[in-house]
Amino acid sequence: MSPVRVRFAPSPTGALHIGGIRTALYNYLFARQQGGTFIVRVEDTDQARFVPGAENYILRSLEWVGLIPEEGPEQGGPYGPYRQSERKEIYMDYARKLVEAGRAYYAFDTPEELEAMRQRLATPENPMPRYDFLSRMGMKNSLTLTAEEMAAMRSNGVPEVIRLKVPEGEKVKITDLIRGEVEFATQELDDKVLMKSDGMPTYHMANVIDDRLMRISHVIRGEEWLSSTAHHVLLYRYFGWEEEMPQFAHLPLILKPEGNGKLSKRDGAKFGFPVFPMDWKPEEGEHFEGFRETGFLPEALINFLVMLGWNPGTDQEIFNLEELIQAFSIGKIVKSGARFDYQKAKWFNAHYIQNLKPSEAVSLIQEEFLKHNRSVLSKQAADIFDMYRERVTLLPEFYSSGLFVVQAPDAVDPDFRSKKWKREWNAAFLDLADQLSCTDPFEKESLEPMFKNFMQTHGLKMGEFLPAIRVMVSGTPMGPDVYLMLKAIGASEAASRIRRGLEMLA
RNA sequence: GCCCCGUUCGUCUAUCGGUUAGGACACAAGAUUUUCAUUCUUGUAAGAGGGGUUCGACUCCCCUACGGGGUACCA
Repeated sequence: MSPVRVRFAPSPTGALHIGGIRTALYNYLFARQQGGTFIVRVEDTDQARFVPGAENYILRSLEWVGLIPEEGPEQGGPYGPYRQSERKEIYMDYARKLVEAGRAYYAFDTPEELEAMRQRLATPENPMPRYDFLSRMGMKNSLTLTAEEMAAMRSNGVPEVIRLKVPEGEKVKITDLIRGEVEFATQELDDKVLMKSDGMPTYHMANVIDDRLMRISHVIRGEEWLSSTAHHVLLYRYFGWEEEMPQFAHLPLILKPEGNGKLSKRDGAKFGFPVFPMDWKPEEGEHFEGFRETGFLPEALINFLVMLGWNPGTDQEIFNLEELIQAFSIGKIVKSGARFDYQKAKWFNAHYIQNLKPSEAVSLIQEEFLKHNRSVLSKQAADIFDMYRERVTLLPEFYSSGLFVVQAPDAVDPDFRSKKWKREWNAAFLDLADQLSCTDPFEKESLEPMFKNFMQTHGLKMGEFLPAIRVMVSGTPMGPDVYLMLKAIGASEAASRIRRGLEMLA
């Protein structure tokens, strides 16, 4: 068996959405598990759709979720370069060999002529005629033109491409690791363009050549490629590589949460959730929010994505990367498309937040505050984590919930003020503030008996007293344990907030 | 239109001919909690339809329906 080498091959035509992340993840897991190599190859053969910054975005996104390639445009490797635009010369040689072998040909049809052919041949039964064995002899190509005619076209600068000469009446069988045997009849296949008129290869050409040259053993990619795999097999065959051709695994697609079709970048805005790993802010065009900025942990995103279309066959749902490497198998990838479920994604995130190490949580919370130009001491961040670890779904909630620790509320809950607060409690609470300011140590153990005593002497119930304290400390009657809240702000601050709160409640 | 792939609770899925069709999210109820949340317990909820094959089909085969992908000098 040749060594396992897999590649993730994104095209820098925009931000990579989570479907791409999932494809990269499955490739990565397979490589790690098999002791193989995970490669990133940038497929930038479309000059017209090239988006500046997209490649960097993709690479940084992979980095954020922890999928670092061993070989790629940034780390190099023995089979580089790993950007197809930098491999441009390679492809034309191979394409010419195919022409010499009679398996491909030059074509000189303009876009207008192609359109005219489709118009001319279209019938109600066949609305999309192809450039294929049926139509190619009526077109301008090296099969129909004389050498003189071709020379004339070349000197006149007529655009020239190389097309694959797909035979008639043959079968192409593919063994897909996920779907099993899939068969295509070659008369259904068109004469795909291999080399474009700008000298760049198409996806099909570059893909086959590079997978071969980079010794790729398994091609794990989205289902949208299944149909064109027949063309790829033909290429391997004509180059004489069919015996050592990589194995294929075509992944099910991620579908919209509701309605029809696959998940698209617009769905994020439409349904109110991210579809990109990180914020995507191109120089022109729309901006999109990412999972990272929404407050997801990369581990949670990975765990959510891996379960969208794969399962271990057991009831276990929570996996870290190491466990996934152990448990993963291509055979357990599901065949049908999976709907994106944002609720489930949030559930995973809440789980990972709860299980954060305190030290990690502290720095994440400090980062959240920094985004609002505020700082919290690590002691304060630790207190915030204690109070909210089980109540937070998205990281930014640590800021909105925990802000009271560093900033006194400037208003009190109006509902509480009008419906629950009794003015006759005023003097008692003022008294409590004085007691509080000289309480030491300022812990639940010392506070609790004192509060019990206070409630008893003033005839207050827990359900009246504790919400009142919470309102004075944080502005709202609901929230975490009051003792933790008080401890987080300290004795003197607690006393002053009660005094201030009483003014606002009056 | 044609080609290819698919179809189990609302959603993600388990089951690889014999199960009370299991788990998770969501939802509902109850318990715990000073409140909210967490946590725990319980509950509602599924094999697209029709034919076969078989002693026996969710599972295998065929047809239909539906969904997805492809049908570009885009990937």
